[in-house]
Amino acid sequence: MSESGAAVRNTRQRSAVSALLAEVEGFHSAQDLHAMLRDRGERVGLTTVYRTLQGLADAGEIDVMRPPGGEHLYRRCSEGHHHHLVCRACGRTVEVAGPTVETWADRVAAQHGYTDVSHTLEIFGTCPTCTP
Amino acid sequence: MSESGAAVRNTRQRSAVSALLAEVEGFHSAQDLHAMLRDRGERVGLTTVYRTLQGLADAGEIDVMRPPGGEHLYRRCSEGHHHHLVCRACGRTVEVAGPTVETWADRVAAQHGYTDVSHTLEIFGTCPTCTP
DNA sequence: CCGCGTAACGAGAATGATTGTCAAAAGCGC
DNA sequence: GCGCTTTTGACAATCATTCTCGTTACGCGG
Ligand SMILES: [Zn+2]
Ligand SMILES: [Zn+2]
Ligand SMILES: [Zn+2]
Ligand SMILES: [Zn+2]
Repeated sequence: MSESGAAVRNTRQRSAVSALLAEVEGFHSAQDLHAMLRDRGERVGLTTVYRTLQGLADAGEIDVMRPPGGEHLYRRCSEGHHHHLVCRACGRTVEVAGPTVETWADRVAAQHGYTDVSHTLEIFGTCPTCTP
Repeated sequence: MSESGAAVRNTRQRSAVSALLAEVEGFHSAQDLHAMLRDRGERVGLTTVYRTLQGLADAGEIDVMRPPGGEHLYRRCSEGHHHHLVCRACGRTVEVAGPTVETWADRVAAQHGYTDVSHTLEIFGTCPTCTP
């Protein structure tokens, strides 16, 4: 158990997904990314795309967003805790940090006796480019 | 076109769902509520439960939450904009208002030139009762 | 109190993203 | 190269939600 040999193997498919995530801008769905890989000529199964994205998300290397009424969206983000300001039209995303919000959330939860606190926060709007 | 006769009809099923929502505590899924109605002896189709909940949500009479990796949850809430502090274990919910958060979100969005701003914020934790 | 037109219902089928299956393919340490 | 594992991927399965469409029944005259 614990560590030992090669826990994670280096495969062509994993590299392809990682490389793609490094190049694309904004959030994209698994199916979306799968289609992009196909267009690039990379042959990667849809199941593998899902698995890889899950792995990266679990490892904290990418962020997952669940927009109202849509599929899961994935994006390579900077490290550390942050939130997203997302354009409804084009998906352009700005990472924002809100230390005040974090402490506020924790304090509110504590006041009501809640422990093991986490939170989700997303801001949606129309970016300058998409404003008519 | 426009308005005229009875746009919304008063049915036994709609009343049953509304009444149930008035009595239960916390957030519940459509399937959950459907089962409760069945146990009560009320005969209401699952499709109708979904439709009624959607209608109530659109009318702003109930709140919808989409917890990570689960079904939609519905709850009769108080009026006005607020957020939720939810217990992961039992679903106990506290409504919280965060004026600071609202203004912060709007300000951040404005700083980046985003307009027509909205946001989603939920706090999750383990309530005192569910803490071992 | 009766009939109609229409909104609402509901059983079952359809959808569609995500997950499970499992035999075949391919890393990696030796 | 060898062999042991991990990983892959075509396909089936899951499952909440939505769609279909014939049936029911609300509500407003008459
Ligand atoms: Zn991010
Ligand atoms: Zn609420
Ligand atoms: Zn609890
Ligand atoms: Zn708010």
